[in-house]
Amino acid sequence: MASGIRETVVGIDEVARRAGVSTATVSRALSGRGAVSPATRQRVQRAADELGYVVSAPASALATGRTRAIGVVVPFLDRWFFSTVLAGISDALVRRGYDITLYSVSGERAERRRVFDDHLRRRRIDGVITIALELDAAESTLLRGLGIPVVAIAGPTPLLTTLTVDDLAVGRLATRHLLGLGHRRIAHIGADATTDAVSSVPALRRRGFVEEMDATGATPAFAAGDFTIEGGSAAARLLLGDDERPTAIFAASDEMAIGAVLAAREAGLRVPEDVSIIGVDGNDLGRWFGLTTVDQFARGQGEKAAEAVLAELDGADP
Amino acid sequence: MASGIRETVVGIDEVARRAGVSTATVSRALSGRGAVSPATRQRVQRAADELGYVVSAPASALATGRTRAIGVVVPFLDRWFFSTVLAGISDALVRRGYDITLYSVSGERAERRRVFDDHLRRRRIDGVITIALELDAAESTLLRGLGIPVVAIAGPTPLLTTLTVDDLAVGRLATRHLLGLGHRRIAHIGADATTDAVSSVPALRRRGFVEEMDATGATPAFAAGDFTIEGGSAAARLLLGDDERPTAIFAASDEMAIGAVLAAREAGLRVPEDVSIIGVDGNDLGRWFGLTTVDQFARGQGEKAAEAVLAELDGADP
DNA sequence: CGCCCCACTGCAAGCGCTTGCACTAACGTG
DNA sequence: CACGTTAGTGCAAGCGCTTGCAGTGGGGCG
Repeated sequence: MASGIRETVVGIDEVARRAGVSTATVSRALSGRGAVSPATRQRVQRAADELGYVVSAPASALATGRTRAIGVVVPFLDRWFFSTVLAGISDALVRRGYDITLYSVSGERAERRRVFDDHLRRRRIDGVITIALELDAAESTLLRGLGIPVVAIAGPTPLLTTLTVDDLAVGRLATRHLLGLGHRRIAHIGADATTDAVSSVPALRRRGFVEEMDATGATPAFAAGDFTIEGGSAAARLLLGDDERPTAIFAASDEMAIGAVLAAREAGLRVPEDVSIIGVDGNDLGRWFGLTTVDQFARGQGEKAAEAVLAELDGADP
Repeated sequence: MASGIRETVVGIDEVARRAGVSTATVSRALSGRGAVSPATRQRVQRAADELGYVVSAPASALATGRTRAIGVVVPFLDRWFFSTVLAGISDALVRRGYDITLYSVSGERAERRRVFDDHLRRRRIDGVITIALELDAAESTLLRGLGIPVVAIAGPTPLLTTLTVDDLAVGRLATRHLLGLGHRRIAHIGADATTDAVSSVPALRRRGFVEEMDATGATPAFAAGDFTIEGGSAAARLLLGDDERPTAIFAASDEMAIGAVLAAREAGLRVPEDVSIIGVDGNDLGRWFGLTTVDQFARGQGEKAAEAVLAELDGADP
């Protein structure tokens, strides 16, 4: 690119003039589609560089129907899992020259609806990735109706291509680990059995726990937590205040597990001597709390999802 | 909106036909620009609703030059400050119907360059917000050459409209707090005096610390940290291993402060009895570590920045 | 040497909206 | 009652690219 500030933004015809060819040829030379002689291609490329020409995304999108942008829908931004997955997605997309458009639906119901009904339907994106989003039927239908690839990460969304770790297995794995350590009174912090959808991530982890405990005949205990440190700590306080307090806790996320560790310490209990605690995520932070965790490779999930969407944009649908 | 999946996406002319008016009128009725009789407006609105019509962003952008999207450039996604600011921005923008396009420049130099030279120049956004980005001259010039509002949050970027807390004052404030507690041997964890730009956020906080200490004649100590828990903990280990160990530590971020707390505990020191620790951010997490912090209202900064950009899109430039 | 094929290019018609300008009525005024 | 306003609409020309189709010239082949 050349000088800095420029009055008018350079357009394709300016490049064409400078290279002595038609705009059609410039378009073909720069996009790599269609035949262009090497010499011409080079001349065009040089002209474009000298002028600092960059294709206008809206114009190109309008003409081709492709925007070179992927939408990412998240319920939270400030939780470890989400920002980490997002980082993974971002990495993978930037590598391919795609932009990422972020839709945060943490807000109220009405705003969430607006995101689905308006924002996502503006033809601004070529594909969608949702992260741990619990979609109702209408939302899920709407996403499919977009006519573009949709990949869900860790979402309990039967109708969509979903990329996720096997949360049932995660639950069993964590539980078996604690059982293997000799624990028999184990508590689970996570899903609220009454409100969480049966196929949601929290519910699956809980079920894995229940199945494993049942199979062993051990004594389970439960407390609901909202996947924050705060929630984990509150739940743990409840559990540890009990006379028959559990000797181990399996929290459905590292953040809750950390909360549990903190609550245990406050109660004067040592971790893991007095109470073992295991979480799920692979959050680096856990290290500091002597936490054991079932790593779910959040960053990798993000990259995989991004690649899946891009792949679908070029063909199949795995 | 009506049924779900639809073969062809509805266009403006379909709405026009259904409402019995021209596309021009539909455009005016829906956008609110130009005069349209109430009756007509209503008819158009109904037709649009029934058909589930949503304006095509690329087409609209091409015709108007406005994209209704703001770009946000961040160096990290998975750190508290960044995701929190981002959440604030997102809130403010969604309220106004704007989309947010995310540019993460954590990657290598070449990718960073590509973001500035290509992605940001695709005419895909109406404004830019940068978060704690240290821009070199070329990048900063380029941003201004975009011809759209640019607001920097916490960036040491003299040439741009910058929104930030007064980091010098933050440094002094935190230091005074510790001095007020009676401490005289105080250490600072943060900027690396040799590598950080003098007007960067870390450097300013450090300078505030130095000035306050000098004025008091107290004994300062320093250790560089990279704003992560890990970095804070490593720095603190260094400081606390000293014979003349400081009785208080001022960390330039809560994450480093937490690291320091953890390191102190590992060393068998109690916080704050044996060593006082103060951070900067307002990270909720700090609560769990008996941390004092200088809250910088990250979320609020994000909202303010978003509003500033939108305001500039409608007029002035504060 | 004549003809067909192919590699390159350019022409021009869109892509789906927005908006300046022209036009039509209905309303007020003097 | 004639005429200037004004509110509402429609026409059609773009916005800045992409791409099907047609044209041109050089090469290869019979």
